[in-house]
Amino acid sequence: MDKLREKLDACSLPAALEAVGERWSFLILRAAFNGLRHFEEFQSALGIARNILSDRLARLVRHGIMGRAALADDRRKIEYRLTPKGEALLPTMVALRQWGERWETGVPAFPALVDRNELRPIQPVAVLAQDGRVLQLHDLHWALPGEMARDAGEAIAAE
Amino acid sequence: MDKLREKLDACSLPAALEAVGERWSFLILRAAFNGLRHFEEFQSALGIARNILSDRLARLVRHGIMGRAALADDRRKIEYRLTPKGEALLPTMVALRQWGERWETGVPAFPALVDRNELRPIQPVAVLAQDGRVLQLHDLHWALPGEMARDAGEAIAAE
DNA sequence: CGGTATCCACATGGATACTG
DNA sequence: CAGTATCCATGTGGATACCG
Repeated sequence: MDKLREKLDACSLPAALEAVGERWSFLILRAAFNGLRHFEEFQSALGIARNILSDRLARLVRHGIMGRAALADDRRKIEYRLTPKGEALLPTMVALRQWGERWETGVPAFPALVDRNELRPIQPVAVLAQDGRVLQLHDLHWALPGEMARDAGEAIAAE
Repeated sequence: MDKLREKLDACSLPAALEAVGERWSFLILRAAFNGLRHFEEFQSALGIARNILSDRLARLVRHGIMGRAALADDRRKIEYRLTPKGEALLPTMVALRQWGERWETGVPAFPALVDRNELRPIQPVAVLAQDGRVLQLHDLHWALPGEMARDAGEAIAAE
């Protein structure tokens, strides 16, 4: 039980949740992934209250997930865009969307996500071993520094 | 802009968020992935108020993400366990954790997630094309039913 | 256009006590 | 052990008006 507690505390999930673990933040993010960039676009697309939208956008900017910039031609126009850190949430967003399609709505939603080059569906997002095997929960192990295989763990063990 | 609106509405993310898009639900889920199963375990591990915990557990059970069962030997002992639907959130959880490690805490957290067989680190969760290429946001396209490549789209086009 | 300011309703969270 | 009941403080969300 001590060990469990230890595992929980060390996990970085709470840090991630502080940034995006809130309903509106997540929906704004999804809208951003879909290409929305302006305050009014978010507001009308999501139907969110303006004060809340303002607050959430500011929070996302503070966390470095979205960037804020005035357009060159019209200074009053502000653009919110995903930063690299924000774009790095793509696997999370896609995984959650796929889960929703599979287990909540039950059907693949359209528009579907496809590889732009091939116009073919992407793979389901999965947890993969180094050799490419798909791993389930029971295939995973929570390893302390000493427990890991040599080639992978030595950089850390050296600390 | 109409097209954007359309894209947003069809996405299954909101359905997924209704189930797990809330701070405590997510943390309870994480604890469940770490092996916690009893009310008191969750309560003391997370420091959550009992009434809120009660509410969130009930919600997760209603959504079919966790199952609830009395132990055979002691009927007063209740076990909450992840259902298959709940376990299917693994890629989402791992993706978010990895994101947090990379962009929030900056360091790989311990205990680390490893492949149980090899004791080697898992791969970063990514969005993959059919041929295995890692896809970024700009590699993706939101495809309407007609737009997809033959072998993939014909079942749907037949509707 | 992109916000603040204000007000109000309600949800959420924490603490604590009690129960089967 | 696994809750429910109660109370209270604060947070969140919606509506609306206003502003540079």
